[in-house]
Amino acid sequence: MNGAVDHIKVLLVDDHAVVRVGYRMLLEDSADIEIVAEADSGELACKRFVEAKPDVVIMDLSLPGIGGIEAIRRIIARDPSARILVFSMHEDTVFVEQALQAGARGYITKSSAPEVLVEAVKQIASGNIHLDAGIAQRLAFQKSRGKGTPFTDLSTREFEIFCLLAEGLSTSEIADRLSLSYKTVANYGTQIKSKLNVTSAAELVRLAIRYGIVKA
Amino acid sequence: MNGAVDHIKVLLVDDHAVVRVGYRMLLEDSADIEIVAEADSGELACKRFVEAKPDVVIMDLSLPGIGGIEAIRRIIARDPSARILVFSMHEDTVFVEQALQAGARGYITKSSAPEVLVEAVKQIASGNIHLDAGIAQRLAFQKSRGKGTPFTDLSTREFEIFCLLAEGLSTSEIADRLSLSYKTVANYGTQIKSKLNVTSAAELVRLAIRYGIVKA
DNA sequence: AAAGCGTTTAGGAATTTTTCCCGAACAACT
DNA sequence: AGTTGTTCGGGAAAAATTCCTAAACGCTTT
Repeated sequence: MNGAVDHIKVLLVDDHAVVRVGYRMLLEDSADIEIVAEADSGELACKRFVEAKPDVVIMDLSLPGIGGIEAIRRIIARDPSARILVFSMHEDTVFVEQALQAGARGYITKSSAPEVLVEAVKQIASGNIHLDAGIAQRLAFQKSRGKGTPFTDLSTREFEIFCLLAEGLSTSEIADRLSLSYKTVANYGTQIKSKLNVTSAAELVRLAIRYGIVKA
Repeated sequence: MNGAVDHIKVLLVDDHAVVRVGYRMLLEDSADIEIVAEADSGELACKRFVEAKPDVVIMDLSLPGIGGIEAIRRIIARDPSARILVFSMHEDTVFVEQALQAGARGYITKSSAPEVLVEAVKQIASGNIHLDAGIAQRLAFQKSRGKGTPFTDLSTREFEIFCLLAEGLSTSEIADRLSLSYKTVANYGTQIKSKLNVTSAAELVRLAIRYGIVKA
């Protein structure tokens, strides 16, 4: 159990190669940070985690295949002490909630200053929690009013499929992407609409847009 | 008026500082590319363009304030020969169309390989056009040559039904309300989607919201 | 260890919706 | 009179949705 680490091994997970290159260069400007592995999908992230045993995982949320949230979940299942920093472009608290629930130790957005990323990695490596300031505030505010989003009683998988539906993917496209049966996705769709109390795809999309889950 | 440039001066526009750092490092690995200026907003991009007179502008579309599209328009207004490469995460052809119409000379997505960015910059610098392969295909395929909003070639009835669909009414509800046959409304639905170049109800709703036809 | 619970997965069957292809009625413009 | 565009809808096939059922899994509780 190391409270302070002087050489931080990092696993970098992002589906955009260009973006990964950027982070790598930025992070390795810090002498005590070293990228020991990269992954461009959730599945690969889990594999690399086992292989490379990094001190910190930097994880994007929008990943092909199983999403970032599910990847976090799986990594935490293997090693509950895993230190995962989410580095997402989504500022919405819905994503933050899901990520933290899955076991992430930090959440910062891509609009943060570069130094913040480096700082967050160090914080997390030494066992602390690190949330983007604005996000932490909003999260606390919402919690204080006991005001949950309509999405809190969606399961991980339901939420994932909900996002894809809101983006306009067809049932069969989602089935393909997630390697699920068409039937499974169709059934999820029905279930999700029921839980969210909407009757049409249109209302579902508008809900998603209203809460910033997808952009118009 | 230089057909070939051996030292390419680049203006980098993206609102995420971290991302800019990444691109900078990646691009400057190429000896003939130099980032001479950066901007994190559309307004600043215009200013920097005038100051730095870059050979190529690399432009993200999602910018605070005036968006990327408007920034392109303003830069082109000042210098119609400006060479602007859009580097966006949106694969949606609506964005591509808008960007090209505004005067961009290239469009690649953030899921492209890093080499593609470098290659695209060089192509554009030497006066060529560079579109992401998949995007170019889709664009060519759907050359419908509409210049106003996507809704201009909807008939009165089509537009009326489009609005109701976007509000989340079902086919049969619309048929009831307009005293039409279910079949008629269903056929209109298909026709409308085809004209608007969307494949799902979700995309239709997002289009409607994007153009302020319905509220989220 | 067994029982209970939630989640994920998916098949069957009936139903609804969408799609594509077609044609009729009507107005408008040339 | 002829062409064109819009509105309206039927037929048939394809696709999606809904409701029901249930197996497999992990987790918690007793």
